[in-house]
Order: sequence, then structure tokens, then C-alpha cells
Amino acid sequence: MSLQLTPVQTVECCSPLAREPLSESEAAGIVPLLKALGDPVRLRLMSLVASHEGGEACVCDLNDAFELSQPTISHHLKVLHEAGLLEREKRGVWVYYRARPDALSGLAALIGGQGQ
Amino acid sequence: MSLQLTPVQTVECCSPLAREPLSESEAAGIVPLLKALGDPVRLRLMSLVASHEGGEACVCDLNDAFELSQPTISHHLKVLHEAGLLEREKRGVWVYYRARPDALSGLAALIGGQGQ
DNA sequence: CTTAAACATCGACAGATGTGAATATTTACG
DNA sequence: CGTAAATATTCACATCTGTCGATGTTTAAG
Repeated sequence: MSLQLTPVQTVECCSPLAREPLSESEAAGIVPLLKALGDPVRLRLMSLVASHEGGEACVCDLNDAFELSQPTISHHLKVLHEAGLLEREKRGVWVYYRARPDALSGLAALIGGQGQ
Repeated sequence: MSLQLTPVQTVECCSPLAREPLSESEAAGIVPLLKALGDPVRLRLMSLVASHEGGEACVCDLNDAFELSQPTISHHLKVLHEAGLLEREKRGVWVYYRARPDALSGLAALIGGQGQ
């Protein structure tokens, strides 16, 4: 006779990434987020916006934080925006970027698990 | 008279990334991890190893999971290893990779905060 | 209408990166 | 020792990416 084992402790073990192999399409959905954050300027931009008072920051403020050209900062903000990490809002001549609240925590849950 | 406000709820608000702007050197320390995971093959490799029974996987198993050449997989494993995400152990002719337990959770805590 | 300021887009270029073919290295086995 | 298998390394190449200068677009002010 064959012994049938039911998977018990393996279900609630850890993060989705460590629970079972990511499919090709699952990976393709997460990679753009990691790639967007995998640049020192963009990671600092993300942190600057997220930690800024009111949860938003004007591009003019962000430009001053780096010794980079304005087009370069604009490019990085576009990448973060297209990845779904930053929201854009134009008010007058100024453009404000706001960190999407669930984007970072969602990514963190995928990578490291929310349970610990 | 001036009203002095003490920052109360702002201290334990959220992830380190959203609490205060990341310094240049802090970002430089985190970026290699995100860059290593910001590739679809490497993200799936990481997931394959982390979710594999025993927490480790042989390179021979990993090669079969992709339609890529053996040197390419070897290259990606090297990147993950040098980023500190995978441990290497050679046993006989085979090389086993093991997911470093705290690496992923540490990264997740930095990005999304461990509080939620 | 003209001008200036804030931000985005375009074009170009150097450097980084993913990939595979060829080759080297290490280990086990006769 | 000789051979085969598993993995790493080297080399070359096409593509992607970060950056900047120049220019375009939008908005406010005069």
C-alpha cells in the first residue's frame, strides 16, 4: 500500500516567492518594479517622494537633490511612474509626484512575505 | 509665542525607505540586490531555489527549467551569489545553491516595512 | 502677444548587460 | 592515466540603459 501525505506546514510557510516557483508571467509582472527600483537615482527619488511631507514632492525639489540634468531626473520619474510606483499630478506649472501607498508594501510582501 | 510640535506619529510610520530620504551610500548598498532580482530569469532562479525542497537546488535542476544555455544560467547564479542572495556549496561534481534566509526578508523590510 | 519658467520629449552616445559558442576546470569513475 | 560529466570562465556581440544637449509644450505673468 502507498502512504498518502497531505501538505500541511508547507502552505503557510513564507513569501510567495519562496513558497513555490514563480511562473514566467508572474516574474514578468514583478520584474518591472524591481528594475525600476534597481537604480540608485530612482531608489533615492522614490525615497525622497515617499518620505516627503504630504507624501508628495514637486519635480523642482527633486532636481535640486541630485547633480544631474533636469531631463535625466524627468526620465527617471517617468520610469517610476510607468512602473506604477509614483502618481503624477500637474498643478499649474508644477508637477507633483506621489508615492503609491500599496505599491511598495505589495512588492515587499511578494519578496519577503508579510508574515515576518 | 511659537507653538512647538513634537513629531509623534512620524517616527514609527513606515518602511525605512518612506521614513526618511535614503542617503547615496544607503542606496548604493540596496541597489545591487534589486538589480540582481530585476531580471526575469534571476527572479525565477531565486524563487526556484528558495522554494525547492531542502532550501537548496542543484545547478543541473536549474538548467532544465529554462531554455537557455548552461553558461547563461551559470552567469545569473553568479550574479545572485555575488549580491549575497544565494549561497554556494560544492558537493562532488555538483554545485548546490541555497537561498540566504534573511536576505529576502531584509530587503522586504527595507522596501515595504515589516510592520505591514 | 511676448516672455519666462517648469517639465517633457527627442536624438545621440558611451557604457552596462544578457546571451551563446568555445574552452577551461574540477571531480568521479574505470 | 584517460574519459566523461558538471560547472565556470572567456570572448564576442547585439541590445538595453543612463546621461546630456537641444528642443518642444504648457502655464503664468506682464
